[in-house]
Amino acid sequence: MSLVEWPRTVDDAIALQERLRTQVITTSAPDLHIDTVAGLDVGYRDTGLCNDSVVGVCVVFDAKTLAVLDEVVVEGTTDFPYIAGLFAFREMPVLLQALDRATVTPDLLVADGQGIAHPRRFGLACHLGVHTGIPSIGVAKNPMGRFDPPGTKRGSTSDVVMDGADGDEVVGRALRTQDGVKPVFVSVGHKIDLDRACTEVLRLAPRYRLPETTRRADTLTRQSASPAGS
DNA sequence: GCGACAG
DNA sequence: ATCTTGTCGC
Repeated sequence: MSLVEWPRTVDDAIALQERLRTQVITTSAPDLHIDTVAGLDVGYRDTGLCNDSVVGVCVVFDAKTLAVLDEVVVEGTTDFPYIAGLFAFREMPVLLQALDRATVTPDLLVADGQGIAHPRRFGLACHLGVHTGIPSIGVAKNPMGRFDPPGTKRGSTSDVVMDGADGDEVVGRALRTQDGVKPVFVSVGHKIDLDRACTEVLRLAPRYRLPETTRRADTLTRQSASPAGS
């Protein structure tokens, strides 16, 4: 595959997000069955600059047993600097390559970052979902909005809100995946509703704070970016 | 002008 | 994201 009209400037990137945000669907299809879930993540060598060497990872899990069905690691480079809000333009290319090489087409994509919990309501998870047509969600370690601490028990949630045209907008949820741990921040990417998104994340995180998808993808990421790879 | 700001 | 060992605690 290839990306059509991929922006090179900040202005073009923002314009593209403004144009694509209208395509996002925040509801689940009646027949949405999630049997396989993919965790996507990117690792870096030299950060901050533009042409950094990166490693894209796609790990596919059996949603029910959490068994790993496939793992793909792709090396590449990025030509976009890290800018909060334009994060997707840095990771999308290599992530799509990794996803393409997977032998199993996942029913759900779990991105390391935000979905619609984004200044223009179009974070990385939305980019991935709209581009592929596959339902997607964003699971971030840090919030992109205001929220009150959720209850202390696993499964507790609280709304994450951001300023919108009509006042406050609920853009995601702070979700406690384990008793007493810092919550993760879940937001819809595409073709799935927030409740379902949280349910899936809880199922993916039976033991640790972060879902197995991001944990495994993260491990593979540095296993190929730090030691003696490339 | 100042502080915030996913990975 | 990344630099990075041992250590405090359940």
